Amino acid sequence: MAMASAPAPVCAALKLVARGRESAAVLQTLLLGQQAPADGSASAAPHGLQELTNQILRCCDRALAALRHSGTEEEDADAAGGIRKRKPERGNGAPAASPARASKRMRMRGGEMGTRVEKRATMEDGFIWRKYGQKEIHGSKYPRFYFRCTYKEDHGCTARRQVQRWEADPSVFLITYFGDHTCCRDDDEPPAPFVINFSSSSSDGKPS
DNA sequence: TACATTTGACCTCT
DNA sequence: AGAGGTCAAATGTA
Repeated sequence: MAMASAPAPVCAALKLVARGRESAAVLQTLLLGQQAPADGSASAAPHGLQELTNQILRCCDRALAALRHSGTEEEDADAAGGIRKRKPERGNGAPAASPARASKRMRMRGGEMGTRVEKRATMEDGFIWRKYGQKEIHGSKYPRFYFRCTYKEDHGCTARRQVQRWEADPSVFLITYFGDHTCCRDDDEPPAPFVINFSSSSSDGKPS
């Protein structure tokens, strides 16, 4: 099967859009810093600006997604329309053994290939994620959201992530990544456009 | 109509 | 047994 590698012009466009997205992310972070001073005083950044940066980020994300898709659409032939089909099983139909269920937790615990935790001002990171679950976490004020790559079905991308609000600063998201994006290995740059290092002095964030 | 999100149930691990 | 992670039907939205 053909690998999902975008043609050169698409890759160039991807890079440019990604760069623009980074800038927007930086801008948003700056606004966030103004909005949430350490002592909790009044915000300095108007909400309109934040929404605007959010929009920019969103647009960039869409553009990235569209570019990626345009670079790899050929291989969707077998999907006959690319419809994500559901399997009517759970109810009372045939058991139809699902082998994929066997080792999920184990991968998380033991054999996870790439896990990293990031703090971000936004959930957006340049990839298109699809939410597949949400869970109240014991001892935590905020629920945890579960996402997987939208292209899991199309490209077999195994990337997943968990997003949870940071209790110390609810405007910041703690994002834990599992697996790697195989849906777009476009170039040498890693798909981590912008990482906010909020832990300036303390030593959290990375379990060293 | 097609796709994403919501949400309760189920499964596995500790 | 409880917590966390995932599935998938139901529902919402463009």
